[in-house]
This record gives sequence, structure tokens and C-alpha cells, in this order.
Amino acid sequence: MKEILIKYMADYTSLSELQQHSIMEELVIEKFKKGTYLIKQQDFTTKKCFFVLKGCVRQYHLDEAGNEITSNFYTEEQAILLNYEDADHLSKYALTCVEDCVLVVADLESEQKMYMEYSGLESMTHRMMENYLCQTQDEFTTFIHSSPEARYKTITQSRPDLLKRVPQHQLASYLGMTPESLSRIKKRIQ
Amino acid sequence: MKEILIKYMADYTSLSELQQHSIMEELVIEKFKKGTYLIKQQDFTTKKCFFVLKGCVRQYHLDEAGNEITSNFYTEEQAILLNYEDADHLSKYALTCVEDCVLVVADLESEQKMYMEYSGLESMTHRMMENYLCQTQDEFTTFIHSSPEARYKTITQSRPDLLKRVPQHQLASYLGMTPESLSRIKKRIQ
DNA sequence: TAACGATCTTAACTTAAGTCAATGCAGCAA
DNA sequence: TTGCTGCATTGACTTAAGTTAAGATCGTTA
Repeated sequence: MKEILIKYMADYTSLSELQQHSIMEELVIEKFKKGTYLIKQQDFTTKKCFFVLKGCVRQYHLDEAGNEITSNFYTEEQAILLNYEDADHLSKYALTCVEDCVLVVADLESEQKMYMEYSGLESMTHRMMENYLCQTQDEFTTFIHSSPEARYKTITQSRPDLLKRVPQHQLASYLGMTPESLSRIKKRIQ
Repeated sequence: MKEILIKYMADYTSLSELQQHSIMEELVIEKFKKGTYLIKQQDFTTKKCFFVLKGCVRQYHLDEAGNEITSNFYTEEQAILLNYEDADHLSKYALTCVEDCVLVVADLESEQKMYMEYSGLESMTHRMMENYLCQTQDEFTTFIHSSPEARYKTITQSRPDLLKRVPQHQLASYLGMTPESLSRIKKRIQ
């Protein structure tokens, strides 16, 4: 399991192998059963983040009408940053395990502590964050300029595994369309 | 002009006033005429970033069919991170000044140098980046789950200034719709 | 096994947005 | 002033996606 992290870090880090291993030892790795909530909408929360080693986590919230709006699926090697911008510290989103999961779990204190301990670590996560941001902006652009059908084709290419792992109606929501539309699109394309 | 930056930094920083001012002195601030390109699509580029003190910068690219796809407008107090993920270091996007602009200009070296010089600065930009990422993800979610009309209404609320500052057809592209649709939507809402 | 609920599909209908084309309008240059 | 150019509006038409509602399928549990 840990080799996933090692591999991931290797792309970014200027840290020594020794440091990398020692960091790994300090990380909190937890297992969660399918259906578990990592956090619920409106939960009080301090800063938290996760890194998916195994499994699939869904991020969603309920809109005014009470519909579930799925905003993201996180799978292997993806980082989850929890939005907690509001002054009240109540989470806008819920995070729930679509499958059994193995996650690295971190909070603000543990993160700060590690940054103190390993100089160079913060600049590494900083760079990871920048890349993640740019990638998110790219996806934003492609999505916003695509029809629902084009968005489905894109996801088919970029994350084919999701189609198998996730219920259609949740995927439809993630793609910004109704389950009926997604069903029709699939039929249209064969 | 600089008070904008001071104000902005104040929200994030743990740096002393003295340090803040000294950082400000080191920053490169440049003026650009309306129509100037900060970077063109396919330009070779190393890491660059900007911070808008005054003016409006448009980010766009040409799609396969040769249409201009506008992906962002950056205005006062917004940071521009250039996407340069590709190994070839060719910029996916163009950045052009919609108005006369005053920008903080930074590149990878100057950034690294400052981080060395002022400990605590990197963790500040790191936090800014996290917030920016979460905000982008939020926008992504609202946009993807909105109709073109709803997106227009949202922008009307969140960035009313844009409607005045930017040509309609570019705004339409940014909102992921045709200029004709935007025109009709405006008429519909009055 | 049967029955229930949840999910997915299908169908009929409505509507908003895309497409294509024409017109209107403003700014600019000759 | 005239005419050019680019942008915005309008109209007619097409189409894909939303809406509503009815079945079909699947899995779970009693």
C-alpha cells in the first residue's frame, strides 16, 4: 500500500529516501467500511485532509430542494481537501465511502508538526497543490464548454474506472445532468 | 496601489509589518497597456505568476476548430497561476490585458529566493493556494449544476463589474454558452 | 421464495440552447 | 461623409436535455 505514496511523493519531492520513509511512518493510515461518512454536511470541522490509497470517496451536498448534488469522486492517488472556508466552520459538503477505503488522514496540527519536522515537506505539498489547482482549472474549462454528452465521453476517456465503480445517478449528478439523460446518452453512443 | 497587497496579505500572514513592507519592496510591479499579451498560446514558458493590482486579464485558448475559448477573467486582487504542466513547457493558454493593467509579476526563481529570505512566506502562499483551490472547486460545482441562464444570474451577483468591463461574446464563452444565448437570456431577464 | 426498495431504462412531451442567417449598430479609417 | 469591420440583436428552425411518469431490473432482506 505504502508504495503508492512513495511513488507519488517521488514525483514531487526533493526529500531523501530516508526522510520519505520516516515521514511515511508518521502518517496516520485508516481503513473505512463502504458507506462510512468521513464527514457530514453541517458538521463542525477544523481543517482536514485525506489521501486515497485505496477505494472511492464521494463528495456531495444537499441543495435547497433537498437533492443530492455530487461534486466529486476521489479515487486512488487523489488528495481530498475539505472546504471549510466559512467562519462558522460548518462543512458545506459530506464525504462518504463508495467502497471500502484505505486513507491517509491528516489534520491541521499534524500537518503543521510535520512541516516543522521536515523542512522541504511544505514546499512539496505546496507544489502538489499548485498542480492540483491548475488541473482543476483545466477540467473546469473543458467541462463548462462541453455538452453533457461530450462530458460523458471525456470521463469515459479520463476515468473509465469510475463508470464501473459508481452508481449511474451519482455519476450523472457529477456530470451535471439528469440520470435519464445519462441513460439516453449511453444508449446513443452504444 | 500597494495598500491592496498589504490588505490582502493581512488576511493570511503571520509576518510582521516590517517584513510585509520589506517583501513589498522586493516585488516587481509592472504596467501593461490594454491589448498586451502577457503570454501567448504555445509560448515556451517557465513558471510564472501574476497578481492583479489594477485592470482585467483574460485567459483563453484556441480549440481545434479555431474558436477562442475564454477560460477566465482575472481582476483586482486575483492571482494568476500559469498552467505549464506539460513537459514541453508550452503554454496551453494565452493571457491578454482587457484593460490597462498593473500587475505583480513573479517567476520561479524570484519566488524561491523570497521563500528563502522570509520564512513563513511560503506557508502563507500555501494557505492562499489552498483557499483558492477550494473556491475554484466550489465554483466548478455550482457552474456544472447550473443552466446557462442560472450561470449568468450567478455572475451577475458575484462579479457584476465583469458585465461592464468585458465584451459580451467573451463573457458568453466564459459562461459556456453562445453569444446569441447570452443576448436572449439578458432580454428574458430584462 | 417473495416482496420491497432502489436504480436504471423507456416513452411522451416541453423547453431552452445551439445553429444559421439576416439585420442593426457603433467605432474607426479613408 | 461614406463605407468598412466587428459586435450585438433578432428570427426561424433544429435538437438535445429536462420533466413527468410508467415500467424493467437488480439486490437485499424478511
